[in-house]
Amino acid sequence: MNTKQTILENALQFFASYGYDGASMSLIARETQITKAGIYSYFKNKEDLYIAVLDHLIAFHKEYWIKKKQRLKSASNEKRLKDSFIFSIQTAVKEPALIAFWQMAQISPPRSLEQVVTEKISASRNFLLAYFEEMFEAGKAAGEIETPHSSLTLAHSFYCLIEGASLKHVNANFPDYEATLLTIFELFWDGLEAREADEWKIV
Amino acid sequence: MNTKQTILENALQFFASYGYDGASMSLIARETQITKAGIYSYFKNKEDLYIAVLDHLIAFHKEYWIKKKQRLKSASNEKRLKDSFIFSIQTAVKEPALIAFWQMAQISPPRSLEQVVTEKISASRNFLLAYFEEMFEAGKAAGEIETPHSSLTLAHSFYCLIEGASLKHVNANFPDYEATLLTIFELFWDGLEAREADEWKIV
Amino acid sequence: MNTKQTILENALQFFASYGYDGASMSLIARETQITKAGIYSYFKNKEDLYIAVLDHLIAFHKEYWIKKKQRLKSASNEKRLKDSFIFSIQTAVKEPALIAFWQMAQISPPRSLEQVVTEKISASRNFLLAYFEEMFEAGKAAGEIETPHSSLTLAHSFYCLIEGASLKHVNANFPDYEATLLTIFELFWDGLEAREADEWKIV
Amino acid sequence: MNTKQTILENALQFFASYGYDGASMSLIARETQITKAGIYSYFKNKEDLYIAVLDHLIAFHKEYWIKKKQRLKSASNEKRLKDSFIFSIQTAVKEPALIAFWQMAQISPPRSLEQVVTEKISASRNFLLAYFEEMFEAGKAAGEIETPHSSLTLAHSFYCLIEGASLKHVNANFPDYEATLLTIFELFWDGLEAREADEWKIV
DNA sequence: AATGAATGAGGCTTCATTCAT
DNA sequence: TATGAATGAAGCCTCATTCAT
Repeated sequence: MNTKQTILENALQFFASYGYDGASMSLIARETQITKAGIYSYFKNKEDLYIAVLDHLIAFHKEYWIKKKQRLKSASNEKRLKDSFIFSIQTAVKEPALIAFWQMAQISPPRSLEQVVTEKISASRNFLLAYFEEMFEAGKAAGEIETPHSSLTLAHSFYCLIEGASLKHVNANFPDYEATLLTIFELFWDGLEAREADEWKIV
Repeated sequence: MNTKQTILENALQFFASYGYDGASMSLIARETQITKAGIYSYFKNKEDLYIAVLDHLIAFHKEYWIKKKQRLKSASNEKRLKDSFIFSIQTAVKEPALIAFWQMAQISPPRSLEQVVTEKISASRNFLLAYFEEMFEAGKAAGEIETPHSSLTLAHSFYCLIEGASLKHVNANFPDYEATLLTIFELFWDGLEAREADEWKIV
Repeated sequence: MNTKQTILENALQFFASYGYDGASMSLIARETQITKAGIYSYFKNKEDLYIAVLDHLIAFHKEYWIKKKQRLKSASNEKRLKDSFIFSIQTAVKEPALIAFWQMAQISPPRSLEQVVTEKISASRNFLLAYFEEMFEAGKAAGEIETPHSSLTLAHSFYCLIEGASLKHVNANFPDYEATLLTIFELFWDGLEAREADEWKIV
Repeated sequence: MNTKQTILENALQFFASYGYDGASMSLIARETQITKAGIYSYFKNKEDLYIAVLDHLIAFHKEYWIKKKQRLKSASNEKRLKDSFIFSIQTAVKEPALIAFWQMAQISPPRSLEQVVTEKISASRNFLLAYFEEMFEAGKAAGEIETPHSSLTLAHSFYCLIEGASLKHVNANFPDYEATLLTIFELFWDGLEAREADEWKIV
């Protein structure tokens, strides 16, 4: 029905599966049941199409998180964090292509769009980090969380946990993944209590 | 003499940065200071080159982990796990291309090699998972770890933690990443203690 | 509009002159005043183009022979055979490339198409042989031909005669070739009378 | 043992099967169990190799016919012609590649060697034609043959018959080919008797 | 909005050939 | 005599893109 939307969806799938260069306009066109030339009625060129997909994805997520924030305004911070975690995993389950596209965009963005893509992703990540940081800060203020780590550090850790867990689902079908993923969160949460900083060095 | 090695290294870099389709033989050849045709003295075709890179990578890791296992045979399990975690992060720091290539291979393997690549990766993952599981099992036996979760589940969680943390470094240069990464491990470790299983559902 | 036709004609010429491998797509494209890529709007690939040429040729011939059969339904069998012979030679004179292509297709078909080509040619040959056999049979029934040889054997002989004579024209410009070719037919026809089978052995 | 000879034989096979352009040096080398570069120890280049094969073939045949001529000096002309026919067919049976190569060389000689090849073949053909003509002339003188056709015309016809019959064997495996081929010769020979020249026209 | 035909650039691969060994 | 590595040219094909319709 809505051709543009269909193109976007198919483009997302193929960019996710085959990478920017591996996903040819022909392929996307064929799947959309339109001609290659037809795509150019909607998008100036391949780069334009890619950016459109990316923007779509970012907008969709941003909107979601904003609504979430509103709705859970008064919930406990544990609940809010747990909720964030679960939503992310659910996305990985229901729309693995979203995660794949997102990761691909970070690891190997289209050569010619490297800068633009990196900036957009960075902005989106910062938006989410800020939301997480806020929750941790609130959690500390409310006494829910006791830890010597800064809220920013915790936000980064949490973000990383989410990405790792999402990927885990996309990459590997392992047995009993629900248990595993929830285990991750639990361990994380349970670890959120005072403890002396360690002195290990990575480099 | 070591032209082959040089080709492999450059191929790894470009496959990691641009994806399989984005990394052209010309590019790899130019970087190696050889002609495109020259590459074909060493590798039957692009797929062959890709598989060679992948095999190289897998062999290198496998060898590392086996040595590690030998050397740390008598260390505490916390130390052994911590060590595994740190080594992975160090790899991400020193050779981000390895991680990038590895992730790309999972998320979007070359279309024509999908099955082969998936199998190789799966085998490699299982090898590591077994190693981790063994450590958790030993940790429980030694009383270091108290948790209702199965060792396999813990292994999966740990593996996921490592991949997440590695990617985190590759994708984003964030401030004070050492602290963040170690925080993740700490929280994980501290959480390893008895607690009632939760009843959340993801789907 | 008739670009496809032009491609087919040029392809026939070049396949005939240079063989499948010697006839490059560039060459065919240049002659057709189109880009190499342009050919791919009409033919999937080189093999496809080759097969199209072959099919065209076969279809053209089949159609011709069928019409001929209709038109000469009531003529004497000598006339019908003479006519077949002359038509074949005329083709060799007017369109030597047809004969060249046809022979090449039999002697050294494209490596990758060996089976398909052989089958198509075989079918076409059998069609013609059946037509010839029919004429010889009719000739015998009508008392025009007296010979101990089977009609099938005669058909094969006649077919062979025609191919030999056609090639003769294509390969060598010899003096007074009309006389020579007709001599061949005459000798053949005059020989069609009773005679005891010979006992020579070839191998 | 004799590497050069082996190369020549394999080259003949592949030139015959795949044509000049289709037969790559790699292919010939591989079959000879030598390196591509190794061939260049014996032949200056591909053209040189091709010409060597052709010369070899021509010399072999010439030698054969000269010997034959000597040996059958006193036989009847029917026997001598029959013998020539049978030898040719036997060659087609035992060494189809020779015939294939020979036809290919006529129909589509290597582009760059067109002139040289054509001249060599022409010379070889003329040599044989002269031999045939001589036999027909002698046959007439001896009263074995009665026909209004010139000996040269008969020689051409006979040559054509032989090529047609040889090809027939190479191209198509048909049932009872011995009978067919001999039928051809018989019909030809039986036709060699006086008869009024016909007035058909080919063009 | 959508198409079919066409294009120039570039991708992967093979080719004939050379050269140092 | 023979090799392995290397090369420049060329071959087939696909790509992103355009344009007239």
